[in-house]
Amino acid sequence: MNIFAEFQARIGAVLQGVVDSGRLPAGLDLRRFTVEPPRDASHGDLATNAAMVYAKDAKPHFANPRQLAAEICFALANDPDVAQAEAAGPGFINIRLAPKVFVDVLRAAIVAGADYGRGAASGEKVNVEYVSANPTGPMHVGHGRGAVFGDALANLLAFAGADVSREYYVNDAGAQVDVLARSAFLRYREALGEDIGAIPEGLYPGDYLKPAGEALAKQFGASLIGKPEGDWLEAVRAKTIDAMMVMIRADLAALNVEHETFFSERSLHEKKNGVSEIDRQLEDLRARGLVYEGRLPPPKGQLPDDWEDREQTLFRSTGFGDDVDRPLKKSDGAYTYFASDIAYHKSKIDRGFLKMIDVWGADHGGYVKRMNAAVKAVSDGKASLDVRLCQLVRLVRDGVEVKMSKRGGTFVTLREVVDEVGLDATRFMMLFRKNDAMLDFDLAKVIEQSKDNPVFYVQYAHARGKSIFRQAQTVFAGADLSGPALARADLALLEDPGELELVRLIAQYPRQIEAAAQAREPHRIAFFLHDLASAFHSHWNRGKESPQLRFVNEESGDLSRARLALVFSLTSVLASGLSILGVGAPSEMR
RNA sequence: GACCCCGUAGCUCAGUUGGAUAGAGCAGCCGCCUUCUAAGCGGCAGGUCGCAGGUUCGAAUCCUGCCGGGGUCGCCA
Repeated sequence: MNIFAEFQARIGAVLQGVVDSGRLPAGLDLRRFTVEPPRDASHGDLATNAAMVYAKDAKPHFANPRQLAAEICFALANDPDVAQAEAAGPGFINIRLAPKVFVDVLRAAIVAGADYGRGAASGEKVNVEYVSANPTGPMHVGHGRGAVFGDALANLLAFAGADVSREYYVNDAGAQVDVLARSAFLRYREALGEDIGAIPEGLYPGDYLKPAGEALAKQFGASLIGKPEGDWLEAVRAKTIDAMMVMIRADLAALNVEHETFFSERSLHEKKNGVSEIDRQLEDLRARGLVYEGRLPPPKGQLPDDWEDREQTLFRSTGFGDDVDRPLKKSDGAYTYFASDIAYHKSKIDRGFLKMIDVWGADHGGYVKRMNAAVKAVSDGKASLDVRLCQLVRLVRDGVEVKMSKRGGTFVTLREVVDEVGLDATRFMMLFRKNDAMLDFDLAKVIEQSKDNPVFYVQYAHARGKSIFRQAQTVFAGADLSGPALARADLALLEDPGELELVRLIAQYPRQIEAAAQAREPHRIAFFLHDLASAFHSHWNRGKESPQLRFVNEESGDLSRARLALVFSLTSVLASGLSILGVGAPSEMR
């Protein structure tokens, strides 16, 4: 039950009535106004700007917004759920709801339990692609942010009602993975007892390839030694990529991140009857005049020293909002990454995803326009792509940046961070920030078990709720404190302003879910939970000064039941929100 | 030179898709442990929302131009 959506509909009906009476023109979009919690709680429970939005259209019949507001208020006064409706300020309508409404909301929340706030299944298929880190080494903290963001976003959209599919694009084609194979081959020779000395420039030096080398030695023995690269590259590459993906998937699992689909870039390059999927898609575009041979103007500013003006295969992305046309083939004749990415997104469309979300690092920002252009071209504008960029993460310890260098051996992997600070802290901190803002990740602060740390603040609120139930169970031994039992409590007994504030926040949860999902901003959930936790801690502390406000009241079983119902729902919302973020909701924290 | 993000309290950041007197947390100052967990709570103080225009009933939010910080700019992915 979403009271904001409910009243949006009711006020829409009132406006329709005004239209029917001829005092508003027909054909207006009657959903353009908003119904929100007012910024100032003293204004009531709901506020709408409807009168101001339609004031212009109402001109001859209503001189100003306040007159239209008065008309709407008059109609709303007949609504039994409305205790008071009045025009205020420039034309806002402030609505105070009948206490019964909140009783109903709370009861509905308790009955729904973990499903409270869940959106109706829309059946809309959404593909969320995230992480997609190269299988050439361990992930760093920046990958972690994308992983956590993408995962939480997927959870959020699914909870809001979408049919979500989580996908990882494995970049197992191109020059990088050949370098990987050569690096692994060196480790293979090492595993067979050879002294390989320093790793040559241009190869991956990390120790993480040693196990891969050993695995190769185990499988192939000495049979590859001395053979030309052409004989072993393919096999070594495949084996090593597999090893890297096992490692990456383990790191993701440690972060509680999972994908349903791992899509291989190489599969797009593989020829069937002499034709690859990329060939097919590009020929398709060529037939429509969107792929052509031509020259590109050199980039403005400083010219790359190896710039050569040459004719190349280009995609006409300028026809779809990009700044320049984009190359599809490298100078060696191989396809560019963009070319395979076109075929990849086409594959998503062919698999039925007309809504696609890609989560990328901010360093790929310059790539967004061309990808959007490609999706438009390849789907005839029927599919949509929304690229969410995650800004860089600066790893910090006690306020000092942790300088990272692969060579210097001071490279900090994602796994090391998760092992050090834990999965809950890692996830929450990365989600407690807008995705497009830079993030300082302070290794010291996130484990500091203090008020400085929002993770513990929110988790503790949940634990505190559970703790209250443990206490209640000893005071009212044998009482039925289950959800269904509490839903039958006399909730009208909740009268204290602190309690009502908590109910109001609980009532906002469905709206928060909807808004966060629509904006595709999981951080809103993190901030909402923080607010909810704050209100809860605050009210709990009032029980210090005023023992009669404590949730467990030995004098009155009825009052206690009502308050426990509130705590039940509150705890449930905290657990629900935390599970969307992929963060644990502990029952106690001692 | 072009494009994309960011600029809000001393610091770190929110700001309900254009609403009412711009909010939290740290840091500072003043209070609160006989409690269902002090990993907490209450209070005080702190602001030309980078600058200048524009759009309208109304702008931190939208548009334009500057200033400052970051990122990117065929042949990496």
